[in-house]
Amino acid sequence: MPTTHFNTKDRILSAAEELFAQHGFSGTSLRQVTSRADVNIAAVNYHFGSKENLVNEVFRRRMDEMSERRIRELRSAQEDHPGELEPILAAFIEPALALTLDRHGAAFVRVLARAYAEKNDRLRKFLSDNYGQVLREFARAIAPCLPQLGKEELYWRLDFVAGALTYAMADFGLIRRPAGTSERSHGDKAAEHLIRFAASGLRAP
Amino acid sequence: MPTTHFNTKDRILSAAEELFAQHGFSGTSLRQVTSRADVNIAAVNYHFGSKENLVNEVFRRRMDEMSERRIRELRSAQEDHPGELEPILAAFIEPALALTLDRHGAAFVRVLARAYAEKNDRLRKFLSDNYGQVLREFARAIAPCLPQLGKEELYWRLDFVAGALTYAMADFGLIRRPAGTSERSHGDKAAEHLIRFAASGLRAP
DNA sequence: CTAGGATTGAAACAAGCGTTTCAATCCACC
DNA sequence: GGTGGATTGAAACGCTTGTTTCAATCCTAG
Repeated sequence: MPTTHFNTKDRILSAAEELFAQHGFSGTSLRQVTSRADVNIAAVNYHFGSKENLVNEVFRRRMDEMSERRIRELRSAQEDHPGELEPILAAFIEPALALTLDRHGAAFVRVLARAYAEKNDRLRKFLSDNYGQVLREFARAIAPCLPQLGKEELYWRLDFVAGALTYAMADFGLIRRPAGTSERSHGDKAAEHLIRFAASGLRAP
Repeated sequence: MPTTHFNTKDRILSAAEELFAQHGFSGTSLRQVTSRADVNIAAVNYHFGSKENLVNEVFRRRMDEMSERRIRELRSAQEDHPGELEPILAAFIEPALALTLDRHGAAFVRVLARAYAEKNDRLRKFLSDNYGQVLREFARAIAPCLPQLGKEELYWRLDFVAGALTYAMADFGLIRRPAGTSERSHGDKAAEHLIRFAASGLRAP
């Protein structure tokens, strides 16, 4: 009963994740999902109840893990390097970019970016209810590192960081990529560059 | 024949823009569009040929104007303040955020954010073909302001700026907004904050 | 004023959608 | 080894989708 990737439920989740990443939520039909998962269409409504609930579960599966990792690394950053900004940023950024390293994670990252772009209120509420707390915790941790910043200014800048991260994760960008860089080093470099960029941006006068 | 907002074609474009922003491309049906535009459904295929082409035209109408404005402001920034970074950033950022000030522009901004999240290759190709040149021009303009930066590092950081801008424009963000701020001042502040954040991030050691 | 292309309206098209139904099958447990 | 709930398969449900059709109407050019 635990998580094998070979039972019907997980196969549906993985197939949905990849297709949502490629074609969006409403752009993906349940028949595409069940066909890729090699599963009968009735299985979706049997295991998940509805398409909307399937979307939520696709999120939950990855977000829970990522949130736990972020919080864990935040705690140890605060313990090992109290008052330092970069380790906190690393705790926020690296678990996200780590996702991009495996195939399914990379798909999820695009799903996540897509979710931000959705004005779908039910989905936004689901995300805010379940994971807004994590963001607020990071805001509280970062604030003391930037005592010169007002609360409003801090929130602005954190949103910019979140935007840059989302963008980098999903590998948008119409300019970049001379190609040739490997997967692993790409993710590592992204984290490294982003932390430096974000730290400097947050410290702007 | 020029642009009144009252002919069928423009009414369709405006209605489509708003609905695409709210529900995405595949999440919006042509019947929703024609119903909001108060127009017969056949008019879409008569004036645009297909739904996909309608999507492209929604982009073209706004992007052409925004691109022109960006280039124009870039030229005068280079003339009036040669070698300075901030005016170049302003030339890139302000025309984008200016869009958010009027109702239709704000809708388009969400459409744009959504387009980035789409892995829809045909749409991405359309955008890259038509507007990639603008981004490349800004990259060329910014490079001399940051001579210590390698080409790769510069591209990384420009992508981060683009991500922050997209995110800010679309007003994502699960944290922000204590509410109470007006529309106009919100856009101005966003530009101001983003330019400072981006300049500092780009100059990171 | 009228002829003729441009535009619109109402209806229908096949195809695909999410969901439901119910019988067939699986599989653990007594 | 059979019984009963959990799971699957095949088919159909009603509905919406993008697109097409063709007659009715508009509107300009002669």
